[in-house]
Amino acid sequence: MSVASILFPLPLPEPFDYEVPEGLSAPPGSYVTAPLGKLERTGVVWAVGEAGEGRKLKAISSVLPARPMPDGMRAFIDFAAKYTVNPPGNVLAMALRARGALHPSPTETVYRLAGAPPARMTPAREAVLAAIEPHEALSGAELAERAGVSAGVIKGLVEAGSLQALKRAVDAPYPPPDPDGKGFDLTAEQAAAAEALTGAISADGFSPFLLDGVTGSGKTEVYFEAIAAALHRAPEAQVLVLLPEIALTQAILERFEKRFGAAPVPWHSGLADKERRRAWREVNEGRARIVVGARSALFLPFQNLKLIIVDEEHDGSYKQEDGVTYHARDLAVMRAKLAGAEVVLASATPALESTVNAEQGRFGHLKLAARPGAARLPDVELIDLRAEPPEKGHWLSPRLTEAMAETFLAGEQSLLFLNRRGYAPLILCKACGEKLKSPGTDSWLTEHRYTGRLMCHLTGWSMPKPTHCPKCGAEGSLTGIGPGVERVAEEARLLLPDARIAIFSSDTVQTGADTRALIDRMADGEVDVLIGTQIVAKGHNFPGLTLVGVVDADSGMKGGDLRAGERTFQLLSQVAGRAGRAEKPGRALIQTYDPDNPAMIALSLGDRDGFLAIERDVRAELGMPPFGRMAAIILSAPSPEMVQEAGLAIARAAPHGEGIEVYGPAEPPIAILRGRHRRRFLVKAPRQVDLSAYMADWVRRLKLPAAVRMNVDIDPYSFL
DNA sequence: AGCACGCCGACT
DNA sequence: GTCGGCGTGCTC
Repeated sequence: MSVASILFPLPLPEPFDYEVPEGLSAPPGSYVTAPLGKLERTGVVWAVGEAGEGRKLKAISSVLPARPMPDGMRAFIDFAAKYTVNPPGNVLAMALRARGALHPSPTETVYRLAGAPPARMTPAREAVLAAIEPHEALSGAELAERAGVSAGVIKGLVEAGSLQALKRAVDAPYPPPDPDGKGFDLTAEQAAAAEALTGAISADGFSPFLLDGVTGSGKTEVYFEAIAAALHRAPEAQVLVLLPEIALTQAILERFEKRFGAAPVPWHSGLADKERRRAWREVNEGRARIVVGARSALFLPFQNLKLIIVDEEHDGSYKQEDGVTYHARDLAVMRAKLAGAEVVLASATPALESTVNAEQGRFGHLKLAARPGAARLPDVELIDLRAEPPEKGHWLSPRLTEAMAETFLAGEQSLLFLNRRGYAPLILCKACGEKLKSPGTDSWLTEHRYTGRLMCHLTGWSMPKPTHCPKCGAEGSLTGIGPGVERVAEEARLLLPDARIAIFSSDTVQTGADTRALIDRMADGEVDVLIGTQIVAKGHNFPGLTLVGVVDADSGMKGGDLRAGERTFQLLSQVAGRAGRAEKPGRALIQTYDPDNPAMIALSLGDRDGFLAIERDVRAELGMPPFGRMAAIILSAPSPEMVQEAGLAIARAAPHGEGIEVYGPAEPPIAILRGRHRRRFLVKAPRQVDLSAYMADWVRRLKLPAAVRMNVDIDPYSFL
């Protein structure tokens, strides 16, 4: 008897065995349906073998008409499951997030001209034949509407032989890209980098690259050449370009279209079901050639993947935090390796992990200096807020306000950066000292004057601002503490009453169209002072912007996060980089209470490599990533008693491991979230330890009540 | 994940 | 005396 092990997209610990009935062909990778408990479920054949007659097995019901999942993809799912300490079925579920994509596209009937005019012509028939172009194919409904006739007329014309009826897939294939489209003029340095990539791609080996170049050095043009080379490898060769979530804008899709003559296939969480199904199916059938997507695109079923680009590889949004916790940059390297593809990580401010990989020879290191004519990096000055404090109740120091006034008088633009939405991040009752919190969540409410509401940024909960303190009942005693972008805007308005001031945050621009409109206004010089959250850090080009002010450079440094310094450096370099153009260098003023911090010093000196060297030495000294490994356990339960008890049980079950340190259970900064009480563990291990295996061994020993939820996070980036 | 089984509270 | 709450266990 032939037996197939089937993996279902469910949290089961392993694949289940089924009989393959005579006459059914189900090689590994086949998508099948099979009875599981009471239901028919879709799964994937993970392995095939033979079994004796002794075992009673249910039989596979059907094999679905889709191309089987390639070996490399199955190996990747197994790897990702082991690495992230999840059941393989949970990872498979991420690869099958497109309802209906396993069935062929439904078809529709379309009509086109067949040549001969009908023997008997009528005005209605004439209208139909005039409404359709010679090589056009239209649905019956559309043709009838264009001609202003009923469907019967079209039917008559088909019978008369003047129209031909054809079946066409509703989800059409995407127009194919042309790798030989018009390229860019590359500088010698860019050409050398492109050649290194194209050479590696033709050599068919696995040799990852870090493409390390400042903004404006032409990273995109260089990796476009790599994409072209990869497409040339085979008629079905496929390329995946990963972008941080927020960067999936129309602008980047247009650049691809210009170079390759066809828009790439987009993939992100916001796709409508129909587009999602179409994209998944076309990727699976090997017809989608270039996919541009957010991190989840890593789990698309490429048949013939030749190249993965991870653009802005340092970006924190590559880390998926809920469900299966993974880092798309790290998994991309493994995905490429298992698919026999090449991988390129690109950034102007690479992650320490990636620069260390390059230094130690695991990644090829391609460096690009700024192109002639590109914006020069701005002059960066630190403002020591201890020595030059703002006036009481204000947030902008005298040196920054003077610079803003000068800039405005010169007819140039300023950008103030503050990574805090709303008016004030904390509401305090002056009468009783009560700090207003979100219900069931351990997080302060933020005041939003624009909407007149108090909001929880963690859960999205909000309420109108109350007139009385909910605790003591005092009237008019609730006061906003600390600055948000709205309050800084208020201060800027007082300072420059004639200036046109705009706020750029996720509250003021909700749609892509809003964002574009504001960016266009800024780029056209219709805004004098733009005040923004980190949404402004992303590659927008504002030619008239010559001054960047960072209101609170220390805000990202709190909380003992091991990457706080690195993240602050990356974010503030990006923000500062918005200032300046070829003719007129910009300047950036950074307000800080901690000007001796290595990140601040490096920013003021423009010394990225110096910063990375210090950061590297500190982490090496402490055995922190990438020189050691870390993992976290986050658990939550409906009551404090239950989470406490579960925490102690987990601590007791911790296996012994050489050199492994376990800290916890500890109360995290966000101790209650959406009514659930939380605890954390942190695990530190030497680099050579297989920490995933250790965590899996630990989890296997546990038996917790169903109400306790537990999540393992390998290489955590968030410590909340 | 979905579904069944099972053991304790408020209803015809 | 039953209907139904969700806590626990199982699915080849």
